[in-house]
Amino acid sequence: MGITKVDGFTSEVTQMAEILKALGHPARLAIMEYLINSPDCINGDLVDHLPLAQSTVSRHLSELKKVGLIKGTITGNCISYCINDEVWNKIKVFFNTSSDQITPGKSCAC
Amino acid sequence: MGITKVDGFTSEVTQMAEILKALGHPARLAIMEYLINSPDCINGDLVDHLPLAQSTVSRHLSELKKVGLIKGTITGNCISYCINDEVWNKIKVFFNTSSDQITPGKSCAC
DNA sequence: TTTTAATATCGTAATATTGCGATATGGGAA
DNA sequence: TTCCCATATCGCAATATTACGATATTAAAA
Repeated sequence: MGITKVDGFTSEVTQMAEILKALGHPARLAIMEYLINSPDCINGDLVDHLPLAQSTVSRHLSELKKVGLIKGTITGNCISYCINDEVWNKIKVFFNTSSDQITPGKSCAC
Repeated sequence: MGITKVDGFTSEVTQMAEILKALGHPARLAIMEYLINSPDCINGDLVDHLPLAQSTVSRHLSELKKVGLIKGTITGNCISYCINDEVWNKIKVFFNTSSDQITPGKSCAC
């Protein structure tokens, strides 16, 4: 079908899945890494750094923006994108607290 | 096209993106949470806990197994699935080290 | 105003994903 | 062996994703 069932899952799970899905693409993950490592937020050269056409990069950017992973402001005819720390931390917390729940020794020896 | 470009990205990014993509689905994320919280690894009742048909759950499980997020052993005619701590920690490390690189104050005020 | 540069959106074709029923598989029980 | 039971796989239909070129948008520059 291609349609993802959503009802029956908690909204927390659904929301986190959406965020992780957005990150689950080489280009988008590379964009995030680039934004993290770039000294400033100007990202006009993102297209040069990715093996993709400008329109494709723009589409990936809007997908990241849609789930709140990045924020952008228009300054002149350039766009400054930057990481949304709030959402990024949310992911961090999600994995850290989940990991804590893996009681050592309870994992089976498969 | 539907085909994801891979060449031009580091294998690290590509691999991590595959893992995150696997997690980027409500059912699969719910499966992971269930496996983390379940006292033991027997998961025959996973189907009862998810609003999906048995065949669909099985498909999601194999997808998680494909990227190494879970491991499974056959004991009799039951299957025990459990989290692969190694891969799970890899994700944890990825986000924690990435976050460290976000120098406070450098994030722009968008 | 016209041009230019940067980014966004549209239209499309190709491929991937999702979900389910039906069926296969494989081991234990009768 | 034959019958269950749990899980995996297949086949299909519907939808989603991806990538790109072409085009639109928007604001600064000339």
